Formats: sequence, C-alpha cells, structure tokens
Amino acid sequence: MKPRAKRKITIRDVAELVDVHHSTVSRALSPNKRDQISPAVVKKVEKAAEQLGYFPNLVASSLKQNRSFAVGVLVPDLTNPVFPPIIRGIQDTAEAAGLTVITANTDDEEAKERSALKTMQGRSIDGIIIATALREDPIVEECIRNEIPFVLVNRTVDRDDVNAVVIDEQFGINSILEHLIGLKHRRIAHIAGPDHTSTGHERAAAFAAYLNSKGLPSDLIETTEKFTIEEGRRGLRRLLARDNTCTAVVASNDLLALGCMDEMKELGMLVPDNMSISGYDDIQFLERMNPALTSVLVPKYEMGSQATKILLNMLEGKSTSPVLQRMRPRLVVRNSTATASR
Amino acid sequence: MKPRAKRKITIRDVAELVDVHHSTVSRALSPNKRDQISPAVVKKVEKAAEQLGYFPNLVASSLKQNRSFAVGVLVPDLTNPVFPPIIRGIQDTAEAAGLTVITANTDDEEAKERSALKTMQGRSIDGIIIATALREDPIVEECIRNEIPFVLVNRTVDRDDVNAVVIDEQFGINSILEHLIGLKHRRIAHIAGPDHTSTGHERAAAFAAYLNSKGLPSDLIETTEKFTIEEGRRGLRRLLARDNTCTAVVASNDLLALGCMDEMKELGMLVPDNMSISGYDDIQFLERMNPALTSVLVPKYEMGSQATKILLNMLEGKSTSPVLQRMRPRLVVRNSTATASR
DNA sequence: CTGAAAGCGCTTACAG
DNA sequence: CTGAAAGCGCTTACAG
Repeated sequence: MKPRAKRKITIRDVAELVDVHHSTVSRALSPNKRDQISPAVVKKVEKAAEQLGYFPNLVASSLKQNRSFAVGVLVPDLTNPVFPPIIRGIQDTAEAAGLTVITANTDDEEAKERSALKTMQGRSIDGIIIATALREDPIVEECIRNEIPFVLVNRTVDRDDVNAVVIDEQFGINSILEHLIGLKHRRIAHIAGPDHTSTGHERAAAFAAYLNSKGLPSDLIETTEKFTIEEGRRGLRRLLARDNTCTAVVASNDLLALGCMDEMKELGMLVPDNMSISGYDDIQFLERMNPALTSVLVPKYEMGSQATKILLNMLEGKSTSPVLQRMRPRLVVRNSTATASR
Repeated sequence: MKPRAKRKITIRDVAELVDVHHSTVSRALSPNKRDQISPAVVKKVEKAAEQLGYFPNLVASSLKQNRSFAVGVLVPDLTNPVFPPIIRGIQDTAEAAGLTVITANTDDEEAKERSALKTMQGRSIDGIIIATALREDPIVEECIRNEIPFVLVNRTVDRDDVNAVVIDEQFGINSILEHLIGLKHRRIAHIAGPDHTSTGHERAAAFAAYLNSKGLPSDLIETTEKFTIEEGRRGLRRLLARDNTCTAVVASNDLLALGCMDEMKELGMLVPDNMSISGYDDIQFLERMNPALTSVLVPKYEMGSQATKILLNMLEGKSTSPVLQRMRPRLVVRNSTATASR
C-alpha cells in the first residue's frame, strides 16, 4: 500500500524524526558542513533521510545559494555530428562534478542564442560553455557584460581575454598539406569555412601561409557561408569554374568535404583519381564512406571535457587569467587522397 | 560605466519604479494573470521591467509553484546517431512550449539511470521522456510509483498502462522482408536486437511471423546482447557458423547491420553479391557508405516531437488514458540488398 | 556542536 | 483591480 498523498519529504520531516532542528539536518547532509555536526547525529540524520526516502530539493537550495549547480551549453545543432561527442565530454565531466547540463540549439541564429541565454540566466546557471562563437560575437559580449562565467569550445572570438579550448589549426592544416604535397600535389585548393568563424578563418590563413612557405600557389581559396554539405558543393562548383588545374582540395571541415564529393560525383569525376579531397573534424563513419574520407581528427570529447574543467575551476574561484588552450589534432589518411594525377 | 554591483533585478525593483506592490508586478508579467490587472498598469510594469533589464528568476518561481518548467530526457548515449534527431524533436517541441530540456546519458546502466532520475526529481522536473526503456524496466516502475509524468519513446515496456511513442515494427519488418522476397531471397536470417528491449523483441517476432505466413523458414535468428557494431559482427559470425545457405540478413538496427558488413569484409565476402544486408533506423550517412545500406527509416525527430506533445498534454491535465502511438517507418532501398545469388 | 531566525524571489489565496 | 501576508524548502550568519 503506497502513501497516497505524495507530499514531498523535506528536511523538516527528517528533523522531526531525529528530533533535531532542521538546520542541523541541513548541515549533516551537506558534505562541507558535515564536520560541524557530531558524528552520532550525522549518522542518525543519514539513516532517517534514507528511511524516509528524502532527497534534497535542488530548487530551494539554488534559490538560497543563488546558483543552480547547472551549466548551460550552446551548440548550433545537436544533429550536426561534430557536436554529440563534444557535448558528451561536457556532460560526463560536469556530472562527475555534480553539475547538471542544459543544452540548447541555436541554429546559428542570434535570436535563438539570446533567448537561450536569457532562459539560462533565469535559471541561475552557474556558467556556460559556448560552441557557437563567431569571431565577433554579441552573445559572448553579453556574457562578459553580465559576468557570466563562460568557456568557448571549438571556436573562439577575436578578443583574447576569454577562456577557450580550440584546435591547433595550424598544426592540423600543415599536416594535411604535408600529406598532399608528399603525394606530389602542387596545385592545392581550399574550400574555406565562413570567415567570421575562427575555425574557418584560421584554417584558411594557415593554408595560405603554409603553401607560401613552400613556394606553392595559395590563391585557390573559395570561402563558403556555412559549414554544410550544400555549401561544400557550391564551393567546389565555384572553384572548378575558375580553375581546372588543381589536383587536391582541402575542405575546412568534413561536411564541406562531403559536399565536394557529392559535386564531384555529379560531374562524373572520381575521387581520388581525378581529385584528392580531405575533410576536417573526423566525424563518425568517415571510414565507411565511398571513398573513405581523409580527415583531420579533432579530439571532440576531450575538447568538451577540457572546456568543462576550465569552467569548473572558474566556478571554484581558481584560474583567474584567461586561458586559450589549443589541442593538437591528428591526420587520418584514408582513400579520398592519393597521388596527384598530373 | 557599468553598474559594479551586479545585484539581480527583482520583481521588487520593478514594483518600486512603478510604485505598485510587487504582487501586482508578478501578475502583470504573468501571461495568465495579466488580465487581472488594468491595462495601464500592465503597460507601465512592462516598460519598467524592460528598462531595468528585469528577467524572472525561474528558480524562485519553480520553488513556489513546485514545478520547474523543465523536462528530463533519458537516453543511452547521445553519440549513438539514432538519438540526436529524437532529442532535437523533443527540444524543439518542449522549448516552443516554454520548457527547458535536461538530457542525461545512462549508457544502459541502471545505476546511472537511477542517479539521473534522482537529480531530475531534485530539480522538480515536470516530466520525463525515456528512450532507455527495457521491457521490464525498474526506472519506469519508479516513475510510476513516484507519479512522475513520463512518456516512453522509441522503446516501450511490456505493461500497457503507459504512454509511449514507438514504431510500427511489424510494418517495418514486413516491408524489408517483402523487398527481399521480391529479390528472390528464400533463406533469410535475422540478427536480432536484445530480447529485453521492445524493439529487439518485436522485430524478431515480426520477422518470424511474416516468414511463417509466407511458408518460408524462420529459424535463422541470432539474438545479440546490445545494439552495437561489435555485437553485429559477432552475431553474423555465429550465424554463418551454423548456416551457409542464407542469402540475406535483416539486422535489427543499423549498427548491427554495419557490424555484419564489417564481418563480411573480414571474411572476404561481398555485399550484396554474396549476401544482402539491411539495417533499421536509417541513421545519418547510410547513403554514403560502401555499399550504401538499405534500411528502414524511422521518423526520429517526429517521434521525439510526438512524445513531447503527449507529455505536454499530460502536464496540462489533459489526456488521461495511456496512449501507445505507433509511427509508420518507411523502407529505403539502397545498394546493400540485391537479387539473391543462388 | 546545535538552535532559532531571517531570507533567497517568486506566487497566490484572502481581503477589500 | 490591487495590496498585504504567508510560504515554497532550503542555507547560513548569529548566538550560545
């Protein structure tokens, strides 16, 4: 026979059972106040709590402490395969520290970002991890203005007084270019991501710089509007319209690369026979594709996890000066890149 | 010059500015209490709130109302490609109704499920959407016992007094079997998902029933422990060890099918030449694989969205009797299935 | 080591 | 239509 009135068990019920003041119960149950209470009482309180099936009301606790033990995460779109591993890294690390994670999709729309931020603020979020940053980002500015602790992940902003965990893009681009040059490619093109993102911008800059340093032409850059398959197709179309001498294309991320592959197929051209193509990010299942896509693996889970650790430090009042952490990616060679055909 | 003390603006600050009682502000700002207040005052309150940059403290509101305007979601693992679209469907629908979504990964471990549920209860979650149900599920029982409104999605339990949005598995299995039989396959095998999941169980049952109804052998069923690539490999290995006459394999989901493809490759056998293979779920990028995997598309986003709508109805006190909603999947034929080779 | 009191920022019966 | 009061379930100075 279950209790019909499902009134919530509170700290007062526990107090009554043990016959102490409810503030004593609060202390006994709080890991860092526990030592203010005699072990005997702690024991009794714990037993009573257990017995009554008590669990703390985090909402009340949040209101009083003016923090919610929750962190927000802003991603463009959960169904973009780059993000799930990043989010998982965030969640695992946050939950291990007792924090709940609230994720919002922004679809790269500022209105949605603002609304998500507002909701999170209303929930007294402790901090926020932002995977949506543009190089000039009003939402980031807003977080700074409102003194919300935040860490950027994957992309960063142009200003350098923020915490961010990103990729060593130069290393990543260099490693793919080295690989292609080793395969005798001399005319290499770049399908660049949007220039208003740090990833798009830095990868394109690294691309040009490396080729210049090798005395190779670096003019074959087509910049896209978004990191999408469709934009990859259009980018490649534009590229081929103005040049038909290049033998390899470095795409700024995997989705753009997949778009390039689609366009090649549409044109009846073969990858890698007629053109080598590489991606960036190394999303799931590339090894199963036809052809398997060569890519630059970015440690997505670790980036998320690392960003969260930094945020946790901030919340604990440690780590004062802003940190820009660059993680090293790793080239993964597959079948979409091969020896230059001419 | 920004205000240094970033004390939060409260309803009282707004009240003071307009010179009314703070309860009046509360009413004026509440969509469903607004009409108790004279339009003139509402206007003034809104303006003052705007001017002060007031936004409501949802934590306080939650505490008082004993609901949090948040719903929980339990998934096994966010990085499993089936789930992001489901979650996105949930989020979009929930957010449109003003609810925040909190997602937790359980890795199919009961301990993690319990802990997630406890956290969510502590946060006074309004309801919960469960994508992790087993046919006999202690967490579901717990939700029932604690009278937490919940809706199951993708999988359901054996008891029928719950709300669930799942797939018409019989339709899905029939459509793939029809397709294979049309391709002259007569010895068809099934790599079944875990029997303790409704999906694994129902698909296997539908498989046997349909073949029986056509007078075809239905004994070639290998049951796996988990819906994973690795289990798919092992399942196919076991199958081939006991039978070498079958020409087609229906896998209970895409990951199992991918495992079957891997094992075929390992054995030096060709798909579909030596064996047709089909998946189920239709996760992202199957069309790009080598060979492109024939699958049964389940409307993932819509399932999530539909489950959320049902939950919203429950929260509004509508919809009393439990609903089992079955959504119709759709066969997507690709290159991994072809005419039987013998 | 423990208790009593105040208060976090809202909402909502109860009056008027 | 508006105000005054009480209270949601905690936490935490302040006493002792």
